[in-house]
Amino acid sequence: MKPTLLDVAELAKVSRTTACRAMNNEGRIDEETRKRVLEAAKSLNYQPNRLAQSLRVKQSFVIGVIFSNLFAGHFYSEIFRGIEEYTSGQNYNLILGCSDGSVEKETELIESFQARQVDGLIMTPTNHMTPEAIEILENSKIPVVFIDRCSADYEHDYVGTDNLLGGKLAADYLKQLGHRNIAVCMGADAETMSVTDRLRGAVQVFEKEQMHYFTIMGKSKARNSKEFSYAAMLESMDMLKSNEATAVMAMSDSVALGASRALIEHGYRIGKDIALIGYNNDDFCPYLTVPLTTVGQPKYELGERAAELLLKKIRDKKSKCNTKIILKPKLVIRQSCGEF
Amino acid sequence: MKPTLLDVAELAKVSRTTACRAMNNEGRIDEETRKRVLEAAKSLNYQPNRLAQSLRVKQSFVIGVIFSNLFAGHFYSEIFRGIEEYTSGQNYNLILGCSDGSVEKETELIESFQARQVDGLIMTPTNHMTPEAIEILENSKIPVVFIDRCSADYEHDYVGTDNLLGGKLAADYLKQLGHRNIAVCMGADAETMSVTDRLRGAVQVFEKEQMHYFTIMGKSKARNSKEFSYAAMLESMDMLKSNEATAVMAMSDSVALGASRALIEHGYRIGKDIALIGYNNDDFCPYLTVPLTTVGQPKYELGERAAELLLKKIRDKKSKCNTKIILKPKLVIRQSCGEF
DNA sequence: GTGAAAGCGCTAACAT
DNA sequence: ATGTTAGCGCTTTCAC
Repeated sequence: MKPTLLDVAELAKVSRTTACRAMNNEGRIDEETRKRVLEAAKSLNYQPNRLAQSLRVKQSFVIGVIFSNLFAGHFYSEIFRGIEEYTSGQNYNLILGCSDGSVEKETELIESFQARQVDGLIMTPTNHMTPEAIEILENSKIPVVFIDRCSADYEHDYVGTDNLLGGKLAADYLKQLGHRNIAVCMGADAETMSVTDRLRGAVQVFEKEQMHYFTIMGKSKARNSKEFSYAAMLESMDMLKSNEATAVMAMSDSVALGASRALIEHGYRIGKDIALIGYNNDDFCPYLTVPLTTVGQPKYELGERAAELLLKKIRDKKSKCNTKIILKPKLVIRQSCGEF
Repeated sequence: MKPTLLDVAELAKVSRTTACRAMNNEGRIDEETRKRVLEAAKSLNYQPNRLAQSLRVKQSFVIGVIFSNLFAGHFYSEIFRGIEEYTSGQNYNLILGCSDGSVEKETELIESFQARQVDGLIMTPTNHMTPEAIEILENSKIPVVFIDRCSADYEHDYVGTDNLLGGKLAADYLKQLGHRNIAVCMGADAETMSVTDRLRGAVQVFEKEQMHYFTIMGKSKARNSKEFSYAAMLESMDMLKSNEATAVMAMSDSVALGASRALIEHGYRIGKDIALIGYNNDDFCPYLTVPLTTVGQPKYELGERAAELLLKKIRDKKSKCNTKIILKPKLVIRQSCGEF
């Protein structure tokens, strides 16, 4: 049986309380006894039971992370790293779940994490959180920070990048290059707030500059966005030609990669016969045969900032609940839109 | 304040015990009262405190997952998905940490997870787990399953793929294609057991078939294997020429991608001037300009099987501790070694 | 079928 | 500076 604090106390010939104080470096305690307790603990290989601790102090030092999708490039891995490195230094652990885009699973996870008394929650909500799910969140009074996406009609804290600006950046760049006919290629997550914002941003530019554009939206049930956009682009080849599109703007780098494959198979040379721009600046971009021009997001920082904000909220509960941290995307020019 | 079981009991005019029985669908209880309790619970929005439960029953229904690296392509994401989907159906939650290759962090995580009373642990150990870390694991008596990699000298359960075979598969294929001079390109994780096994497998073939080979091993401190192998390959261009290598065998798809970029910049056409084979069958492989031939691993299944094995161990503690589940890799032929 | 009481391992008021 | 006692929210004998 694992040794408990009482075992330590007995070995050190003190009371539980004193042992407890020694373990937690509390004030009023004799240096001598403190050492004795620590030694006893060590010799017994004592390890405090965090469950009991958490129960008692009503603080678990666990934070829940819910992603809606684990495939999406390195995007979530990087965000997770940001969260992990920030929080682990402060003695927190992370409990992770993936809703896989399902509202039911999302709700289950929220409830399950709540039941485990997480101190806070960082999540990318599914496109359409049900009012029910939102109510659960609000009732629970658990601090929540949304990341990357957020739920439209609900007061919340949020960390993300300026997707509207990102869309504009991409569109502007295409405009500068003289493109007038743009194919916008969507991924399976087209309804996501971050994606619709990108599109809105781009469209603002298109309209202002009187550029033509049309969207390519697959309908396959592909399991990842590369496959999805590959199929979509393949189906849209005629459309591309009849519209005389000279550039394709993809809503993510994965989408760009899938689309590029279809383009290549149809004889297009990326960066020469057609321009291609992605989004996210995934790891693979610089290494493609023709390195992908894209709009970069500070993924790691996104996670870090979300963690920082959440911990702040946890510390002073009263902090008002409507902070938005919006980081800036930036254009990363490589060769896929031609060289200049 | 959150309602407790006692609140529910009072509202339903029964004792805590009865309320507890009702919530847990236990036997000896009147159907009437059961319903009454359930209603009371619902009206109070009662949610059992899993911390208290776990403390009492000495089972947390949490399992710890420790990866050594979160960048490595989709490899770990897929594994995680496998674990997550298998365990979440059984009411488990996952607490995830990343050792980032550091033995200290790994040890910290193990201890931290232990303190949280995880029911079991799934981990990819760092290359060189210290005896200390191993001792901690053994003392704790927590069921552990290693995944992908394993620690050499220590009895354990393990789920992985047959990397020796994988290496052979790749080498054999190259041989069949008539290649006699192979450049083997290593990533930053060259000392990893899974990678050394791949190399050993390949070398067995090389020697048997009297093929020549040499290794390319970068020395940069790059943050990902694409960057790492890109730099390495760039530095090794002369070597490649003087050895008249006609094929490069990369220890992972990321490494292949980085290497391919260097090759392309030096005028090589992948699949024509030089053959390139990767490992893992990452998502991006089919979509590259010249789709990458590679050795595929069943990543999702790896996670699933590990979870399955761990839960089995948790259930019957006495099950002997030396199960090895070795899945088979398979060659995935695309175009990067030429077409036939 | 139901309840009283004890206790999981820890911490914190309150005494001394 | 140390100890006594109560209690976090739950489950589980054991008695009725």
